[in-house]
Amino acid sequence: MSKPLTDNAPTSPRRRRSSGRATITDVANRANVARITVSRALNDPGTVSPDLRQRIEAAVAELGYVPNRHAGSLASATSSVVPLIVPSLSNAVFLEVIRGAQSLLEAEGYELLLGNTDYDVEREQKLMQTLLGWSPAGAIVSGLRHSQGTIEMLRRWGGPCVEIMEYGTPNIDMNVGLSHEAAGAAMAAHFLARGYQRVGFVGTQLDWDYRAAQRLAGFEAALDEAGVGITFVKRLEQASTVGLGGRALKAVIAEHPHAQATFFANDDLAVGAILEAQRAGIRIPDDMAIAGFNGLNLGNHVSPRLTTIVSPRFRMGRRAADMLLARMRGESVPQRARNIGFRLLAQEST
Amino acid sequence: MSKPLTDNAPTSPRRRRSSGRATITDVANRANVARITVSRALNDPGTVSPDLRQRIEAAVAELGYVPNRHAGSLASATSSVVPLIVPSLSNAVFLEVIRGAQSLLEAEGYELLLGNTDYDVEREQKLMQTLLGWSPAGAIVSGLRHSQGTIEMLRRWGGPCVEIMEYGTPNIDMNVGLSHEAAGAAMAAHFLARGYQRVGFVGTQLDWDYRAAQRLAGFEAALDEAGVGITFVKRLEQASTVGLGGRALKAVIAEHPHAQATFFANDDLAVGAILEAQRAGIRIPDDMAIAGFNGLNLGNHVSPRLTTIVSPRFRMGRRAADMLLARMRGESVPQRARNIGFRLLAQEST
DNA sequence: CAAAGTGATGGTACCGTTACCATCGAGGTT
DNA sequence: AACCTCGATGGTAACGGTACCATCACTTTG
Repeated sequence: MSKPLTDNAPTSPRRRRSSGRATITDVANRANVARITVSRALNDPGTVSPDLRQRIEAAVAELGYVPNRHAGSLASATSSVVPLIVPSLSNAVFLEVIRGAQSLLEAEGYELLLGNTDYDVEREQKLMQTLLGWSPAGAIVSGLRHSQGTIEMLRRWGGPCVEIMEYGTPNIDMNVGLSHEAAGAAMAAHFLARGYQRVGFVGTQLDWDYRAAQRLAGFEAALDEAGVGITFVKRLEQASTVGLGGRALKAVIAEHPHAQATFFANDDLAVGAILEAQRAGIRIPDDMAIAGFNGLNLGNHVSPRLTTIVSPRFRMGRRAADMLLARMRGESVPQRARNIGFRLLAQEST
Repeated sequence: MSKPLTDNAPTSPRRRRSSGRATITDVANRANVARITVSRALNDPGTVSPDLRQRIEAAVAELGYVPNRHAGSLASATSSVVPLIVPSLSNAVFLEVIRGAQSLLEAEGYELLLGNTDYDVEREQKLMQTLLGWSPAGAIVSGLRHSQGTIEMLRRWGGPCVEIMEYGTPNIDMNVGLSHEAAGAAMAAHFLARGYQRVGFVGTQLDWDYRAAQRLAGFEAALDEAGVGITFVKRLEQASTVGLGGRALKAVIAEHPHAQATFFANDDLAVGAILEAQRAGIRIPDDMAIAGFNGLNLGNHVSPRLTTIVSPRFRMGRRAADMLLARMRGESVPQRARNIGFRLLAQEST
């Protein structure tokens, strides 16, 4: 009464539940070497003699062998995936960050796992927890504000991690970004240099998009310091679009007839304002000066061309990937926080 | 003293190379159940009694247990990653496709693995081969044109796969997209209905961006069929930008002074043309009618508003994810190819 | 009342790869 | 010549889960 193997098919020890794909063992048998040698030939070709390497490569090609990354990652306790977590995919800004990170990571053989939090820190924590289950090689997260749980989780994890978008002391490991307060202050200085004294700010969803709020804070603080003060702040709750920027401009002009200049939280709004001004016969910058933030290409093609702050989004993504790669290679990263800066592009709209 | 479980004493003769994280065994010991019961409690809670489930959940929380996805995927020969391969990340169009797919996949517990081919079929094949190493749950690829190797590889793989962006017979499994030839023909019909007889096309990088070339083909064929013929085709080799669209408009007007209407390959170019016309005093649509393709929001905020063809990008990404999910759940997908259509938005620029 | 479900739980053998060590021969060193 | 180093190759045991039974207490059924 042990196992009913007695009168069954003599050669049916057990079912198989393999994936059906060729495995490293198949390659090893075909090339007549040990499995471990195949592994080495693929991961560290220099340590295998040319003769064997060639036989192995031939076997790989003949069998169409593709290594099972799960098995490899399980055995080595690391993988080649790198999560990149952004707060929004509605915004073209993050696309360039993604592209920057992807351009470098893909070239180095890493895979980008894309996560979206929709500006929700709880969701971020959940997402990150799931993604840590992939034993990632590193991680890129947006912003410096996370739930305490997220921060602790990432610290316990201990892998290379870059917080991007805003410059500051990293909560976890490394940081690359720009100071949004400094950007706001720079725009204030620019307005004052142009002679505008009655100036204001228009932003959307400032509760979630706290980096826009930081620009406002820096802007307002610089104006206060100059003894000028901010004339108005318009907070909108819809998502930033070109259309909304136009409507906001009309509202601002109606509500603050003496205002001279408006700093919009981003270029989408600012471009919308310029386009609306054209239609409505509002003269820019005479009736109202307009500035934005991001440095989207589009701003250079409206009339007048948009004054804006150019954020190096692509470079930021690429730099983040670069810092991760350095850390993964075991190099030390002396500068744990990098201020990637910004550039105020003064054009005809102010 | 039965088993030296978490005995990390340095005197231990056996080496350990664990990741250091809590494992399912740790949870099982803590909750005093078998490992497999923990696995069930997490993956199929209904089959575990409330009592045990609660103990297990408590143990999970106390230990901060996160399942190792590699181990799970290796054992079950499937994973929850879904590669999405796009030809370009420079283009905001693909962002919305990504967002559409991501919105559904993430909600269902799948992870999006982003790949970029830069319109290179060889690179696509290599990328796909790597990604298949992750035993993906499904795959989304762009376009219907792939290398033969890619097609065979994906067929051999046999998992659910959707080819997106253009409508047609799937090479591999499923398809969702729109007919770019029909879109081109629709624009031709629109031009003719507006009374334009001398019309042309401006496109960039048509060798790679073959879907734009398809729009041209459909446009040209419809004009031929109407006995009108195409007046000019301008092929540019730079990437499409707003600035380039403006320059192209000036060139077209100089080279074809009697032309009445231009179909630009995409909205970036067309918007650039409209903005340039404003600056240069070119009257639209009187001096030149202008149309684009994509239906970017921006086109509604330039003056005159852009006539364009709206492609349902977000819906396309989401639909692709939906088809994958149906297939993964084992449901049959009766309609293997779906024409998601487009909408010609006739505004004041034509 | 025995036989046959049924539902909850456990035991064991994998999944496919790599880490760690052992082995073995060639060439260099003392 | 004996010893040592080193480079190439191989053997074995994990890595951390899940699939596939087996088991066992209870019900349901004929």
